[in-house]
Amino acid sequence: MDVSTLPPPVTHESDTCAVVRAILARVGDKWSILIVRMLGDGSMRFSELRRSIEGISQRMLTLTLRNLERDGLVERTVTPTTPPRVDYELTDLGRSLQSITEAFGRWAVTHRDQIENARIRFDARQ
Amino acid sequence: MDVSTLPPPVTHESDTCAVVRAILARVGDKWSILIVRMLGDGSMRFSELRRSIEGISQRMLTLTLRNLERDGLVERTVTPTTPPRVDYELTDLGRSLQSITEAFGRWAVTHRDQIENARIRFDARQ
DNA sequence: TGTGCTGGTTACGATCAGGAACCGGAAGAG
DNA sequence: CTCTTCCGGTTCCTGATCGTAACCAGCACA
Repeated sequence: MDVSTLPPPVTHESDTCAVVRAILARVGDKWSILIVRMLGDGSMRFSELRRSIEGISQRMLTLTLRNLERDGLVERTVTPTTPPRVDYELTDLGRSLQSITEAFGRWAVTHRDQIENARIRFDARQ
Repeated sequence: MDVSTLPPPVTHESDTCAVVRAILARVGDKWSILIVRMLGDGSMRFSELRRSIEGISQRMLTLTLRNLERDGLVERTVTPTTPPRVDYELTDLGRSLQSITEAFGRWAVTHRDQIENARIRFDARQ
């Protein structure tokens, strides 16, 4: 996710479809929503995030945080101590997304069994 | 040094984390949310969907619909006429996701300018 | 002297999303 | 009887994205 190779800016057509697509391209990747959810409880250090998001690699955490920062959803604060300390927290814009990620998390937990069962049934039918 | 001294505590957070990741892997792709939003207004034919979701290829529409069907979010109905007619509509499970996709759509439309501006500012800073 | 923690970056390979083009059947158009 | 169109879907191939592993600099601690 090199910043210089990111997709082109959103056009100014008022097509909801296109807007949703553009935002999804930013926030619909593998880790963004998870990070936003994590930061919902308050600011966190880099390594704290790394430990609490199971399975994320250092590289992907860096890249995803950089993108979220670029999009104004997350703020990065460096404290030049030794060892250095870098904190990330949601901006107002990031917090405005929280209710959605919360809702999504609740939906996921509530319906995961139904999805799992549907998948098993579908695969059995083939 | 003994490395095994820090067992990753299986908290409620990390559980939710795994579930969210699993559901995101299904529904967080480029087109699923858009299709669910489209079908929110009622059942639609394949080609109807293709025309109304700007930019989707036939292949991705087929694949995404197949996955949504597999996960029990969408129901597929074939009417063997000539030309064949295939209708797709949301299941109850699919409809339960609607409020979230609606909210996401609204959020995307409302905040896209803020994201766009943040991105421009960030890029200018580099 | 060397090992660990901090927050990264770089190199590289595998995987998989996604677009272009194609398919086969039927019904018009001419 | 060809030529095109519409239908839903599939095959092929490229290039973006993700992940692993290694490396970096600065400082503390032993």
